[in-house]
Amino acid sequence: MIQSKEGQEEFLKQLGDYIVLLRKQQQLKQIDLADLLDMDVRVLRRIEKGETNIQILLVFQLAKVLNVEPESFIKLSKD
Amino acid sequence: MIQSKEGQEEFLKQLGDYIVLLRKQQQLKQIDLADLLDMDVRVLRRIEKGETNIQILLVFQLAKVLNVEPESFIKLSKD
DNA sequence: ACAAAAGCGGTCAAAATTGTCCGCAAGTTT
DNA sequence: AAACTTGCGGACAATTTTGACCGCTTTTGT
Repeated sequence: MIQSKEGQEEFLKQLGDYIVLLRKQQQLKQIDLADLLDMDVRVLRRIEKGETNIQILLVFQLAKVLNVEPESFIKLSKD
Repeated sequence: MIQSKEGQEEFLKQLGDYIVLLRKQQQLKQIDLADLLDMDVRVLRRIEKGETNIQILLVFQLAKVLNVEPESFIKLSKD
């Protein structure tokens, strides 16, 4: 096994929480951010809840729209 | 649009090339790396070719097995 | 030249993410 | 209380990734 499944699920949760934080800092509603990403709001909700193992290109899109470096998402895996 | 589709495809190619480089540095065959990742070798080949938009947890697995920081994969998006 | 090893890719099925419908719950405003 | 806003999630289809079969090319070694 590469890594515990729990640790992986935990990362997705932290990623979701971080996205929520950034979104609120920019005073965006879920629907606003979803529109910026040209994505359905239902998908964004699942990501914010840490329910989906998102694809890497989507990480870049999120970072760009939320005005953070993509690395900042990755660094979440270290606490 | 968030980013050009070409730029995104280009990143996946660079990511694949980087994985090939790291794999060869460690003198691993495709099948060896695939086994370490508990993944079918066909999937690894598609990744090395930049043909798939891999999921983020897989990025962590690759980084761990190849002994690099996950950020090093992300930084590829900046040349 | 021959054999073995390594890489390659078509094809199909399984599993996951993403896209889109719908209505419901909680909180705010008037 | 009623209307409105925001967030939530079930359900299903569409798309993509992942998993596993197969044989074919290229490279390496003898």
